[in-house]
Amino acid sequence: MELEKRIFKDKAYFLLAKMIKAMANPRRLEIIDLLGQGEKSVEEIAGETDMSIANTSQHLQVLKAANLVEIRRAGNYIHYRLAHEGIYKSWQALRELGLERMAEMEKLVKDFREKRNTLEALNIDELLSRMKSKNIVVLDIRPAVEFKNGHIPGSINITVKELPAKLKKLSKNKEYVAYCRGPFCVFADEAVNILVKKGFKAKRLIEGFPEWKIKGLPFETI
Amino acid sequence: MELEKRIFKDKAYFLLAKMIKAMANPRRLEIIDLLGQGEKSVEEIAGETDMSIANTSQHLQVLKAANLVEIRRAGNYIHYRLAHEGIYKSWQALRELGLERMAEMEKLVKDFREKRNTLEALNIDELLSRMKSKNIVVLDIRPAVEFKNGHIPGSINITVKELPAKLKKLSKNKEYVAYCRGPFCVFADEAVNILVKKGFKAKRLIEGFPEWKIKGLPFETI
DNA sequence: CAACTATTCAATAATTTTATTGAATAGTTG
DNA sequence: CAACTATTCAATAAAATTATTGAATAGTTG
Repeated sequence: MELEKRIFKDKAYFLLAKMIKAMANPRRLEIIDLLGQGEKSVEEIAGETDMSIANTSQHLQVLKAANLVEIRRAGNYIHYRLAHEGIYKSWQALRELGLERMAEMEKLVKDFREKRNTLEALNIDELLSRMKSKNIVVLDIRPAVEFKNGHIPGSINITVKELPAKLKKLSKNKEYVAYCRGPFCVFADEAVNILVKKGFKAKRLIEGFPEWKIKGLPFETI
Repeated sequence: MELEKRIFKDKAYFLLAKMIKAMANPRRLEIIDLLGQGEKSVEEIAGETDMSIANTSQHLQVLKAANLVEIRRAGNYIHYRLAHEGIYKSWQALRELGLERMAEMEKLVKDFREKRNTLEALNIDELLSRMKSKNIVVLDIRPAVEFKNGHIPGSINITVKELPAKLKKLSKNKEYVAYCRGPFCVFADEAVNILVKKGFKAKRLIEGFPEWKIKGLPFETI
Protein backbone atom coordinates (compact mmCIF):
# COMPACT_ATOMS: atom_id res chain seq x y z
CA MET A 1 0.00 0.00 0.00
CA GLU A 2 2.69 2.43 1.03
CA LEU A 3 4.73 1.21 -1.92
CA GLU A 4 1.88 1.69 -4.36
CA LYS A 5 1.46 5.22 -3.07
CA ARG A 6 5.14 5.93 -3.66
CA ILE A 7 5.02 4.47 -7.16
CA PHE A 8 2.05 6.66 -8.01
CA LYS A 9 3.77 9.77 -6.73
CA ASP A 10 7.05 8.91 -8.43
CA LYS A 11 5.28 8.52 -11.75
CA ALA A 12 3.16 11.63 -11.36
CA TYR A 13 6.02 13.93 -10.45
CA PHE A 14 8.21 12.29 -13.08
CA LEU A 15 5.69 13.01 -15.83
CA LEU A 16 5.26 16.59 -14.72
CA ALA A 17 9.02 17.07 -14.48
CA LYS A 18 9.39 15.68 -18.00
CA MET A 19 7.03 18.31 -19.33
CA ILE A 20 8.67 21.10 -17.38
CA LYS A 21 12.11 19.92 -18.49
CA ALA A 22 10.96 20.36 -22.06
CA MET A 23 10.42 24.02 -21.21
CA ALA A 24 13.49 24.45 -19.05
CA ASN A 25 15.94 25.40 -21.76
CA PRO A 26 16.81 28.92 -22.94
CA ARG A 27 16.40 28.07 -26.62
CA ARG A 28 13.09 26.35 -26.13
CA LEU A 29 11.77 29.17 -23.98
CA GLU A 30 12.63 31.57 -26.77
CA ILE A 31 10.78 29.32 -29.22
CA ILE A 32 7.71 29.16 -26.96
CA ASP A 33 7.82 32.91 -26.54
CA LEU A 34 8.07 33.37 -30.30
CA LEU A 35 5.27 30.94 -31.08
CA GLY A 36 3.06 33.05 -28.85
CA GLN A 37 2.78 35.28 -31.94
CA GLY A 38 1.30 32.49 -34.03
CA GLU A 39 2.65 29.61 -36.07
CA LYS A 40 6.09 29.77 -37.71
CA SER A 41 8.10 27.46 -39.96
CA VAL A 42 11.31 25.84 -38.74
CA GLU A 43 13.25 28.19 -40.98
CA GLU A 44 11.54 31.26 -39.53
CA ILE A 45 12.09 30.07 -35.98
CA ALA A 46 15.75 29.39 -36.68
CA GLY A 47 16.13 32.84 -38.25
CA GLU A 48 14.44 34.69 -35.40
CA THR A 49 16.39 32.89 -32.71
CA ASP A 50 19.80 32.82 -34.44
CA MET A 51 19.99 29.04 -34.23
CA SER A 52 21.06 26.51 -36.82
CA ILE A 53 18.24 24.71 -38.60
CA ALA A 54 19.28 21.34 -37.21
CA ASN A 55 19.47 22.61 -33.68
CA THR A 56 16.12 24.35 -34.01
CA SER A 57 14.58 21.17 -35.36
CA GLN A 58 15.98 19.17 -32.49
CA HIS A 59 14.52 21.54 -29.93
CA LEU A 60 11.21 21.48 -31.74
CA GLN A 61 11.20 17.70 -31.52
CA VAL A 62 11.65 17.94 -27.78
CA LEU A 63 8.73 20.34 -27.52
CA LYS A 64 6.62 18.13 -29.75
CA ALA A 65 7.43 15.01 -27.74
CA ALA A 66 6.17 16.88 -24.68
CA ASN A 67 2.96 17.84 -26.50
CA LEU A 68 3.78 21.50 -26.16
CA VAL A 69 3.68 22.21 -29.89
CA GLU A 70 1.73 20.93 -32.86
CA ILE A 71 2.53 21.01 -36.56
CA ARG A 72 0.78 21.83 -39.80
CA ARG A 73 2.26 20.84 -43.11
CA ALA A 74 1.96 23.32 -46.00
CA GLY A 75 4.02 22.53 -49.09
CA ASN A 76 7.61 21.96 -48.21
CA TYR A 77 7.24 23.88 -44.99
CA ILE A 78 6.22 22.57 -41.61
CA HIS A 79 4.60 25.16 -39.40
CA TYR A 80 4.85 24.85 -35.65
CA ARG A 81 2.40 26.34 -33.19
CA LEU A 82 1.78 26.11 -29.47
CA ALA A 83 -0.49 23.16 -28.74
CA HIS A 84 -2.85 25.32 -26.65
CA GLU A 85 -3.17 28.64 -24.89
CA GLY A 86 -2.36 27.22 -21.47
CA ILE A 87 1.24 26.73 -22.54
CA TYR A 88 1.75 30.40 -23.22
CA LYS A 89 -0.03 31.22 -19.97
CA SER A 90 2.29 28.98 -17.99
CA TRP A 91 5.30 30.52 -19.72
CA GLN A 92 3.90 33.92 -18.86
CA ALA A 93 3.50 32.96 -15.19
CA LEU A 94 7.07 31.66 -15.04
CA ARG A 95 8.43 34.71 -16.81
CA GLU A 96 6.57 36.93 -14.36
CA LEU A 97 8.10 35.00 -11.48
CA GLY A 98 11.59 35.52 -12.87
CA LEU A 99 11.08 39.19 -13.68
CA GLU A 100 9.71 39.93 -10.22
CA ARG A 101 11.95 37.79 -8.08
CA MET A 102 15.37 37.40 -9.67
CA ALA A 103 17.67 40.27 -8.88
CA GLU A 104 19.91 39.38 -11.82
CA MET A 105 16.98 39.51 -14.19
CA GLU A 106 15.87 42.88 -12.92
CA LYS A 107 19.35 44.28 -13.41
CA LEU A 108 19.66 42.82 -16.89
CA VAL A 109 16.41 44.39 -18.07
CA LYS A 110 17.14 47.70 -16.35
CA ASP A 111 20.60 48.01 -17.91
CA PHE A 112 19.24 47.21 -21.34
CA ARG A 113 16.35 49.64 -21.12
CA GLU A 114 18.45 52.40 -19.62
CA LYS A 115 20.60 52.59 -22.74
CA ARG A 116 17.51 52.74 -24.93
CA ASN A 117 15.43 55.36 -23.14
CA THR A 118 12.77 52.75 -22.37
CA LEU A 119 13.05 52.63 -18.61
CA GLU A 120 9.86 54.63 -18.27
CA ALA A 121 7.67 51.93 -19.76
CA LEU A 122 3.97 51.53 -19.11
CA ASN A 123 1.86 48.44 -18.67
CA ILE A 124 -1.39 47.42 -20.32
CA ASP A 125 -3.60 48.86 -17.58
CA GLU A 126 -1.84 52.20 -17.77
CA LEU A 127 -2.12 52.20 -21.54
CA LEU A 128 -5.83 51.49 -21.34
CA SER A 129 -6.52 54.42 -19.05
CA ARG A 130 -4.38 56.77 -21.14
CA MET A 131 -5.97 55.68 -24.38
CA LYS A 132 -9.26 57.03 -23.12
CA SER A 133 -8.05 60.50 -22.18
CA LYS A 134 -4.81 61.44 -23.95
CA ASN A 135 -3.96 61.81 -27.61
CA ILE A 136 -1.95 58.64 -27.75
CA VAL A 137 -0.73 56.84 -30.84
CA VAL A 138 -0.07 53.14 -30.44
CA LEU A 139 2.65 51.67 -32.64
CA ASP A 140 2.95 47.96 -33.39
CA ILE A 141 6.62 47.26 -34.09
CA ARG A 142 6.24 43.67 -35.29
CA PRO A 143 6.53 42.07 -38.74
CA ALA A 144 3.46 42.70 -40.92
CA VAL A 145 2.35 39.03 -40.75
CA GLU A 146 2.05 39.14 -37.00
CA PHE A 147 0.23 42.48 -37.14
CA LYS A 148 -2.24 40.94 -39.58
CA ASN A 149 -2.89 38.01 -37.29
CA GLY A 150 -3.97 40.37 -34.55
CA HIS A 151 -3.10 43.77 -33.08
CA ILE A 152 -4.30 46.36 -30.60
CA PRO A 153 -7.28 48.20 -32.12
CA GLY A 154 -6.21 51.44 -33.75
CA SER A 155 -2.50 50.65 -33.64
CA ILE A 156 -0.23 51.46 -36.57
CA ASN A 157 2.18 48.85 -37.89
CA ILE A 158 5.70 50.17 -38.44
CA THR A 159 8.80 47.97 -38.24
CA VAL A 160 12.09 49.26 -36.89
CA LYS A 161 13.49 49.27 -40.42
CA GLU A 162 10.65 51.38 -41.80
CA LEU A 163 10.56 53.82 -38.92
CA PRO A 164 13.30 56.33 -39.91
CA ALA A 165 11.68 56.88 -43.31
CA LYS A 166 8.25 57.40 -41.78
CA LEU A 167 9.30 59.84 -39.08
CA LYS A 168 8.25 62.93 -41.00
CA LYS A 169 4.68 61.71 -41.10
CA LEU A 170 4.52 61.58 -37.31
CA SER A 171 3.36 64.57 -35.27
CA LYS A 172 5.46 65.83 -32.37
CA ASN A 173 2.31 66.81 -30.49
CA LYS A 174 1.25 63.22 -29.97
CA GLU A 175 2.47 60.69 -27.43
CA TYR A 176 3.68 57.40 -28.81
CA VAL A 177 3.46 53.98 -27.19
CA ALA A 178 5.33 51.20 -28.95
CA TYR A 179 4.67 47.52 -28.34
CA CYS A 180 5.91 44.28 -29.84
CA ARG A 181 6.00 40.62 -28.83
CA GLY A 182 6.44 40.82 -25.10
CA PRO A 183 8.81 41.85 -22.31
CA PHE A 184 11.86 40.21 -23.93
CA CYS A 185 11.15 41.48 -27.40
CA VAL A 186 13.33 44.48 -28.20
CA PHE A 187 11.63 45.87 -31.31
CA ALA A 188 9.69 48.34 -29.19
CA ASP A 189 12.86 49.40 -27.36
CA GLU A 190 14.59 50.10 -30.65
CA ALA A 191 11.63 52.08 -31.94
CA VAL A 192 11.34 54.16 -28.77
CA ASN A 193 15.05 54.85 -28.87
CA ILE A 194 14.82 56.20 -32.42
CA LEU A 195 11.75 58.28 -31.60
CA VAL A 196 13.13 59.79 -28.40
CA LYS A 197 16.41 60.71 -30.08
CA LYS A 198 14.47 62.56 -32.76
CA GLY A 199 12.55 64.52 -30.16
CA PHE A 200 9.31 62.56 -30.04
CA LYS A 201 7.56 61.65 -26.82
CA ALA A 202 7.59 57.86 -26.76
CA LYS A 203 7.45 54.97 -24.29
CA ARG A 204 7.31 51.25 -24.67
CA LEU A 205 4.57 48.95 -23.45
CA ILE A 206 6.07 46.44 -21.02
CA GLU A 207 3.92 43.58 -22.23
CA GLY A 208 3.34 42.53 -25.82
CA PHE A 209 0.44 41.53 -28.00
CA PRO A 210 0.05 37.99 -26.57
CA GLU A 211 -0.53 39.42 -23.11
CA TRP A 212 -3.11 41.85 -24.50
CA LYS A 213 -4.93 39.00 -26.19
CA ILE A 214 -4.78 36.63 -23.22
CA LYS A 215 -6.20 39.36 -21.01
CA GLY A 216 -9.32 39.04 -23.12
CA LEU A 217 -9.03 42.57 -24.51
CA PRO A 218 -10.50 43.23 -27.98
CA PHE A 219 -8.14 43.06 -30.94
CA GLU A 220 -8.31 43.70 -34.67
CA THR A 221 -7.21 41.44 -37.50
CA ILE A 222 -6.70 42.07 -41.22
CA MET B 1 23.44 46.47 -32.14
CA GLU B 2 22.09 43.19 -33.43
CA LEU B 3 24.73 41.47 -31.34
CA GLU B 4 23.79 43.39 -28.21
CA LYS B 5 20.17 42.38 -28.77
CA ARG B 6 21.16 38.72 -29.02
CA ILE B 7 23.30 38.93 -25.89
CA PHE B 8 20.37 40.43 -23.97
CA LYS B 9 18.00 37.72 -25.14
CA ASP B 10 20.51 34.96 -24.48
CA LYS B 11 20.99 36.18 -20.94
CA ALA B 12 17.30 36.71 -20.28
CA TYR B 13 16.20 33.30 -21.49
CA PHE B 14 19.17 31.69 -19.80
CA LEU B 15 18.23 33.16 -16.42
CA LEU B 16 14.62 32.11 -16.81
CA ALA B 17 15.66 28.62 -17.90
CA LYS B 18 17.93 28.37 -14.86
CA MET B 19 15.01 29.06 -12.57
CA ILE B 20 12.71 26.68 -14.40
CA LYS B 21 15.41 23.99 -14.39
CA ALA B 22 15.46 24.24 -10.63
CA MET B 23 11.80 23.21 -10.72
CA ALA B 24 12.12 20.65 -13.50
CA ASN B 25 12.94 17.64 -11.38
CA PRO B 26 10.50 15.12 -9.91
CA ARG B 27 12.01 15.27 -6.42
CA ARG B 28 12.06 19.03 -6.33
CA LEU B 29 8.51 19.27 -7.61
CA GLU B 30 7.46 17.01 -4.79
CA ILE B 31 9.29 19.25 -2.34
CA ILE B 32 7.64 22.39 -3.74
CA ASP B 33 4.27 20.67 -3.57
CA LEU B 34 4.91 19.64 0.02
CA LEU B 35 6.13 23.08 1.08
CA GLY B 36 2.82 24.43 -0.15
CA GLN B 37 1.50 23.17 3.23
CA GLY B 38 3.89 25.39 5.13
CA GLU B 39 7.47 25.18 6.30
CA LYS B 40 9.14 21.83 7.03
CA SER B 41 12.53 20.74 8.31
CA VAL B 42 14.95 18.84 6.10
CA GLU B 43 14.24 15.72 8.11
CA GLU B 44 10.48 16.07 7.63
CA ILE B 45 10.86 16.68 3.91
CA ALA B 46 13.11 13.65 3.54
CA GLY B 47 10.63 11.53 5.47
CA GLU B 48 7.60 12.64 3.49
CA THR B 49 9.30 12.16 0.14
CA ASP B 50 11.17 8.92 0.93
CA MET B 51 14.50 10.48 0.10
CA SER B 52 17.82 10.28 1.91
CA ILE B 53 18.71 13.28 4.03
CA ALA B 54 21.76 14.10 1.94
CA ASN B 55 19.84 13.93 -1.30
CA THR B 56 17.04 16.05 0.14
CA SER B 57 19.53 18.60 1.33
CA GLN B 58 21.14 18.73 -2.09
CA HIS B 59 17.84 19.36 -3.82
CA LEU B 60 17.01 22.01 -1.25
CA GLN B 61 20.28 23.74 -2.06
CA VAL B 62 19.30 23.82 -5.71
CA LEU B 63 15.95 25.35 -4.83
CA LYS B 64 17.59 27.85 -2.52
CA ALA B 65 20.16 28.85 -5.13
CA ALA B 66 17.24 29.60 -7.46
CA ASN B 67 15.56 31.70 -4.77
CA LEU B 68 12.58 29.39 -4.72
CA VAL B 69 12.86 28.57 -1.02
CA GLU B 70 13.94 30.40 2.13
CA ILE B 71 15.13 29.07 5.47
CA ARG B 72 14.49 29.72 9.12
CA ARG B 73 16.77 28.33 11.76
CA ALA B 74 15.19 27.02 14.97
CA GLY B 75 17.45 25.12 17.32
CA ASN B 76 19.19 22.34 15.50
CA TYR B 77 16.56 22.31 12.80
CA ILE B 78 16.48 24.32 9.61
CA HIS B 79 12.99 24.94 8.31
CA TYR B 80 12.45 25.45 4.60
CA ARG B 81 9.53 27.32 3.10
CA LEU B 82 8.56 28.58 -0.34
CA ALA B 83 10.05 32.00 -0.91
CA HIS B 84 6.69 33.43 -2.00
CA GLU B 85 3.19 32.51 -3.07
CA GLY B 86 3.91 32.98 -6.77
CA ILE B 87 6.06 29.86 -6.72
CA TYR B 88 3.19 27.65 -5.62
CA LYS B 89 0.95 29.37 -8.14
CA SER B 90 3.35 28.64 -10.96
CA TRP B 91 3.64 25.04 -9.85
CA GLN B 92 -0.13 24.88 -9.77
CA ALA B 93 -0.36 26.24 -13.32
CA LEU B 94 2.18 23.71 -14.57
CA ARG B 95 0.49 20.86 -12.75
CA GLU B 96 -2.83 21.89 -14.26
CA LEU B 97 -1.26 21.88 -17.70
CA GLY B 98 0.04 18.36 -17.18
CA LEU B 99 -3.18 17.04 -15.70
CA GLU B 100 -5.26 18.45 -18.52
CA ARG B 101 -3.02 17.77 -21.47
CA MET B 102 -0.89 14.69 -20.88
CA ALA B 103 -2.69 11.49 -21.77
CA GLU B 104 -0.26 9.46 -19.67
CA MET B 105 -0.96 11.62 -16.66
CA GLU B 106 -4.70 11.29 -17.05
CA LYS B 107 -4.41 7.52 -17.24
CA LEU B 108 -2.12 7.35 -14.23
CA VAL B 109 -4.50 9.31 -12.04
CA LYS B 110 -7.56 7.47 -13.33
CA ASP B 111 -6.04 4.04 -12.69
CA PHE B 112 -5.02 5.03 -9.19
CA ARG B 113 -8.40 6.54 -8.29
CA GLU B 114 -10.35 3.70 -9.81
CA LYS B 115 -8.86 1.24 -7.35
CA ARG B 116 -9.68 3.53 -4.45
CA ASN B 117 -13.27 4.49 -5.22
CA THR B 118 -12.23 8.11 -5.69
CA LEU B 119 -12.97 8.53 -9.38
CA GLU B 120 -16.10 10.50 -8.56
CA ALA B 121 -14.24 13.39 -7.02
CA LEU B 122 -15.54 16.93 -6.76
CA ASN B 123 -13.76 20.22 -7.14
CA ILE B 124 -13.77 23.27 -4.91
CA ASP B 125 -16.63 25.01 -6.72
CA GLU B 126 -18.81 21.93 -6.47
CA LEU B 127 -17.97 21.57 -2.79
CA LEU B 128 -18.89 25.19 -2.15
CA SER B 129 -22.32 24.85 -3.69
CA ARG B 130 -23.00 21.59 -1.88
CA MET B 131 -21.85 22.97 1.46
CA LYS B 132 -24.70 25.46 1.30
CA SER B 133 -27.50 22.99 0.67
CA LYS B 134 -26.60 19.43 1.67
CA ASN B 135 -25.65 17.92 5.00
CA ILE B 136 -22.02 17.56 4.10
CA VAL B 137 -19.16 16.78 6.47
CA VAL B 138 -15.74 17.93 5.31
CA LEU B 139 -12.79 15.84 6.51
CA ASP B 140 -9.22 17.12 6.56
CA ILE B 141 -6.93 14.11 6.18
CA ARG B 142 -3.64 15.84 6.86
CA PRO B 143 -1.25 15.75 9.83
CA ALA B 144 -2.46 17.81 12.77
CA VAL B 145 0.25 20.47 12.34
CA GLU B 146 -0.90 21.27 8.85
CA PHE B 147 -4.53 21.36 9.97
CA LYS B 148 -3.56 23.82 12.68
CA ASN B 149 -1.81 26.10 10.19
CA GLY B 150 -5.01 26.41 8.21
CA HIS B 151 -8.02 24.36 7.14
CA ILE B 152 -11.41 24.65 5.47
CA PRO B 153 -13.85 26.21 7.99
CA GLY B 154 -15.86 23.55 9.78
CA SER B 155 -13.71 20.66 8.60
CA ILE B 156 -12.77 17.84 10.95
CA ASN B 157 -9.17 16.68 11.18
CA ILE B 158 -8.79 12.90 11.03
CA THR B 159 -5.65 11.20 9.73
CA VAL B 160 -5.80 7.94 7.80
CA LYS B 161 -4.34 6.16 10.81
CA GLU B 162 -6.99 7.49 13.18
CA LEU B 163 -9.91 6.93 10.83
CA PRO B 164 -10.77 3.24 11.49
CA ALA B 165 -11.06 3.87 15.24
CA LYS B 166 -13.27 6.92 14.72
CA LEU B 167 -15.68 5.33 12.26
CA LYS B 168 -18.34 4.56 14.87
CA LYS B 169 -18.65 8.24 15.67
CA LEU B 170 -19.57 9.04 12.06
CA SER B 171 -23.18 9.05 10.89
CA LYS B 172 -24.20 7.09 7.79
CA ASN B 173 -26.79 9.74 6.94
CA LYS B 174 -24.17 12.36 6.14
CA GLU B 175 -22.11 12.80 3.01
CA TYR B 176 -18.37 13.00 3.49
CA VAL B 177 -15.86 14.97 1.46
CA ALA B 178 -12.21 14.30 2.21
CA TYR B 179 -9.40 16.62 1.24
CA CYS B 180 -5.67 16.74 1.83
CA ARG B 181 -2.67 18.46 0.28
CA GLY B 182 -3.59 18.57 -3.37
CA PRO B 183 -4.25 16.46 -6.47
CA PHE B 184 -1.18 14.25 -5.96
CA CYS B 185 -1.71 13.76 -2.25
CA VAL B 186 -3.27 10.38 -1.57
CA PHE B 187 -4.40 10.76 2.04
CA ALA B 188 -7.89 11.69 0.90
CA ASP B 189 -8.00 8.72 -1.48
CA GLU B 190 -7.11 6.38 1.34
CA ALA B 191 -9.71 7.88 3.63
CA VAL B 192 -12.46 7.71 1.00
CA ASN B 193 -11.54 4.11 0.26
CA ILE B 194 -11.93 3.15 3.91
CA LEU B 195 -15.22 5.06 4.25
CA VAL B 196 -16.79 3.67 1.07
CA LYS B 197 -15.84 0.11 2.01
CA LYS B 198 -17.59 0.55 5.37
CA GLY B 199 -20.74 1.77 3.65
CA PHE B 200 -20.34 5.53 4.07
CA LYS B 201 -21.06 7.99 1.28
CA ALA B 202 -17.72 9.68 0.61
CA LYS B 203 -15.85 11.49 -2.15
CA ARG B 204 -12.54 13.22 -2.36
CA LEU B 205 -11.93 16.85 -3.18
CA ILE B 206 -9.72 17.04 -6.28
CA GLU B 207 -7.76 20.01 -5.03
CA GLY B 208 -6.17 20.42 -1.62
CA PHE B 209 -5.92 23.07 1.03
CA PRO B 210 -3.31 25.23 -0.78
CA GLU B 211 -5.69 25.65 -3.71
CA TRP B 212 -8.51 26.61 -1.35
CA LYS B 213 -6.31 29.22 0.28
CA ILE B 214 -4.91 30.63 -2.96
CA LYS B 215 -8.43 31.02 -4.29
CA GLY B 216 -8.89 33.54 -1.52
CA LEU B 217 -11.51 31.49 0.28
CA PRO B 218 -11.81 31.93 4.06
CA PHE B 219 -9.95 29.46 6.26
CA GLU B 220 -9.65 28.70 9.95
CA THR B 221 -6.48 28.27 11.99
CA ILE B 222 -5.69 26.59 15.35
C1' DC C 1 10.96 11.03 -62.48
C1' DA C 2 14.92 13.91 -61.58
C1' DA C 3 16.26 17.90 -59.20
C1' DC C 4 15.30 20.48 -55.42
C1' DT C 5 13.87 22.10 -50.76
C1' DA C 6 12.71 22.01 -45.96
C1' DT C 7 13.19 19.31 -42.27
C1' DT C 8 14.75 15.38 -39.55
C1' DC C 9 17.93 11.94 -38.05
C1' DA C 10 22.29 9.92 -36.28
C1' DA C 11 26.74 10.14 -34.34
C1' DT C 12 29.81 12.62 -31.58
C1' DA C 13 32.03 15.17 -27.84
C1' DA C 14 31.44 18.41 -24.16
C1' DT C 15 28.76 19.62 -20.37
C1' DT C 16 25.36 19.16 -16.81
C1' DT C 17 22.53 16.61 -13.64
C1' DT C 18 21.62 12.99 -10.29
C1' DA C 19 22.00 9.67 -6.29
C1' DT C 20 25.16 7.66 -3.15
C1' DT C 21 28.58 7.54 0.25
C1' DG C 22 30.93 9.16 4.05
C1' DA C 23 33.23 13.07 6.07
C1' DA C 24 32.77 17.91 7.70
C1' DT C 25 30.30 21.71 9.84
C1' DA C 26 27.30 24.64 12.68
C1' DG C 27 24.79 24.87 16.42
C1' DT C 28 22.72 22.99 20.87
C1' DT C 29 22.65 20.74 25.30
C1' DG C 30 24.14 18.67 29.50
C1' DC D 1 33.71 22.18 26.58
C1' DA D 2 32.57 17.54 25.19
C1' DA D 3 29.02 14.94 23.19
C1' DC D 4 25.43 15.19 20.21
C1' DT D 5 22.26 16.41 16.35
C1' DA D 6 20.69 18.19 12.03
C1' DT D 7 22.34 19.60 7.98
C1' DT D 8 25.75 20.42 4.39
C1' DC D 9 29.71 19.42 1.64
C1' DA D 10 32.85 16.78 -1.45
C1' DA D 11 33.94 13.09 -4.38
C1' DT D 12 32.35 9.81 -7.43
C1' DA D 13 30.07 7.27 -11.15
C1' DA D 14 26.10 6.88 -14.02
C1' DA D 15 22.85 9.15 -16.83
C1' DA D 16 20.98 13.06 -19.40
C1' DT D 17 21.30 17.15 -22.16
C1' DT D 18 23.32 20.14 -25.71
C1' DA D 19 25.37 21.93 -30.15
C1' DT D 20 27.62 20.53 -34.23
C1' DT D 21 28.25 18.11 -38.35
C1' DG D 22 26.85 15.84 -42.31
C1' DA D 23 23.82 12.37 -44.18
C1' DA D 24 18.97 10.87 -44.85
C1' DT D 25 14.08 11.64 -45.69
C1' DA D 26 9.58 13.39 -47.20
C1' DG D 27 7.43 16.07 -50.13
C1' DT D 28 7.15 19.45 -54.18
C1' DT D 29 8.04 21.23 -58.72
C1' DG D 30 9.45 21.46 -63.43
